Amino acid sequence: MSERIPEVVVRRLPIYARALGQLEARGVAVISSLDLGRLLGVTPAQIRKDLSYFGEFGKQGTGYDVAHLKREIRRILGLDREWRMAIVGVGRLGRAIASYPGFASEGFRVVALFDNDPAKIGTTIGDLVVRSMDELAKVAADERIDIGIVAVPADQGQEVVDKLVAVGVTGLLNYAPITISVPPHVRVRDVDPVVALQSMTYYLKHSGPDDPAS
Amino acid sequence: MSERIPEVVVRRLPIYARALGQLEARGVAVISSLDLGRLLGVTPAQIRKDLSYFGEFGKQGTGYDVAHLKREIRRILGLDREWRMAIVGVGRLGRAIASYPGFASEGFRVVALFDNDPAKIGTTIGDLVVRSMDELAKVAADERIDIGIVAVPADQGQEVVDKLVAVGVTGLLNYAPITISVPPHVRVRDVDPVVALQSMTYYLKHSGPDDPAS
DNA sequence: ACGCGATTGTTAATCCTATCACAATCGCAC
DNA sequence: GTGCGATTGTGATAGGATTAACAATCGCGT
Ligand SMILES: NC(=O)c1ccc[n+]([C@@H]2O[C@H](COP(=O)([O-])OP(=O)(O)OC[C@H]3O[C@@H](n4cnc5c(N)ncnc54)[C@H](O)[C@@H]3O)[C@@H](O)[C@H]2O)c1
Ligand SMILES: NC(=O)c1ccc[n+]([C@@H]2O[C@H](COP(=O)([O-])OP(=O)(O)OC[C@H]3O[C@@H](n4cnc5c(N)ncnc54)[C@H](O)[C@@H]3O)[C@@H](O)[C@H]2O)c1
Repeated sequence: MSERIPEVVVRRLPIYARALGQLEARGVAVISSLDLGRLLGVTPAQIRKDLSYFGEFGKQGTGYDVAHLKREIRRILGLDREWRMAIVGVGRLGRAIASYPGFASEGFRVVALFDNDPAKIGTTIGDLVVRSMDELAKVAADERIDIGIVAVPADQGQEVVDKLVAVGVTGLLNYAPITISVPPHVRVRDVDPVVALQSMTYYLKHSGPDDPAS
Repeated sequence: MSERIPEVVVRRLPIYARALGQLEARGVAVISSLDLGRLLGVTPAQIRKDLSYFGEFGKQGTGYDVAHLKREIRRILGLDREWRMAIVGVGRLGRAIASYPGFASEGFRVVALFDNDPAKIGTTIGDLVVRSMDELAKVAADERIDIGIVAVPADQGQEVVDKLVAVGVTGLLNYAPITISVPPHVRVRDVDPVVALQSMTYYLKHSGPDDPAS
């Protein structure tokens, strides 16, 4: 342990944690890397190697304690605390996100909403008031904001990103269909179903309409 | 060219195409791998190598014709035609997707909606009628369905996936927070903002509240 | 208390991906 | 028309990531 951790490994941990949670809910107490691998479509060696970067969590001859491993992975990822998020852009998408229960239930709390449309500023969504972009610095100082969610049109995305970074936000979840540019200490995750589809079609196209091979 | 194409390369092509589209809209006619790389945060060598798998698209000393390269990449990806999609699960998310203009404008057309809730079956969303799951096979035979969108609760996800695969759908866009299992000829893309956030927190946690380094 | 089947943690080998570096060649200036 | 700065396409190289393989060791049954 305590080497440098490859980013691919970190990206797989939430998948492991999620599967362990579902196993836990089904009453499974212990699981081997072989079975977990089958469930997730990865090799057991990969699971063991990934976990070995962080410590020893299993028992030889037995496997992993589901509840314990899940808790450990969540701790490693920093999911044993609350993360505070602000949404910028309260249009159709922004509003949907603001009231999506899937974030809060995983410890991601939306604590502020911003927009630059005077018609929207001052309105409430759930129990939050939509604020002006002018208030961004002030609100960021009062409420701690860990993560900014970008939900504005593409041509406004970079500008909004710059403003969020300027007030100290170091994590961004970007829904706009653009590649945003940030200083090296800021982390970005993109959510773009269209881009996902656009790489899938390459393979759909190359296996003909009725070609089960490959 | 005509080697086996690494999947990572295919996944980058839509990003290139998207950036080229935005450059085109801004009136840029020609761009070098150096400048495109700067824009996207990748090395120019990577862009050139990626493209070299598919042919020669640039001019030495000059760079790439923006409009031409975009068209070529889109052709490679199979984006020079329409793709037909069916949404399964017309709840909050499914309804939002059904009326999201970002799919249609990129050639991804939603052609059918399915749900298993009698209260929803028969209602209309936009110009589509919500159909019963019993009609899935029939509709798939009539309308061609290239891609299935999974927008049902997690515990129903695998079941819905199996039904879609059974009627011949070979591409899936999965919004449910589960790892789905499919035969090898079926392609899957997951859209899960929570999983994205959960790997980001690892890095947010490890660079302290006021640590600009790394 | 001992042996055995199971399964981990880890080292070594393989495979894959990204970068480097440069010959080939383009357009333009003069 | 020649020379020069710019930029591509690619073979070689370095750097990562995945898989294979096995010694270490656990729990259980007797
Ligand atoms: N990734 C996805 O799954 C997904 C899905 C839908 C939409 N989108 C994208 O999300 C973005 C928003 O989509 P939408 O349908 O909600 O659009 P929308 O037009 O309904 O909403 C955009 C909102 O942003 C606000 N806004 C505009 N410029 C702003 C600025 N500079 N500062 C603050 N607020 C600003 C507008 O007032 C508006 O309320 C778009 O980029 C769209 O492409 C992504
Ligand atoms: N990835 C994302 O960005 C994102 C965002 C929001 C929700 N989600 C996920 O999408 C899914 C749907 O979320 P939602 O908020 O729309 O839930 P919802 O309960 O509002 O809608 C689910 C719909 O699926 C239908 N359904 C249930 N079982 C079905 C079955 N077996 N066959 C056909 N239809 C069935 C229900 O009748 C309902 O209409 C959930 O898994 C949720 O976690 C993902």
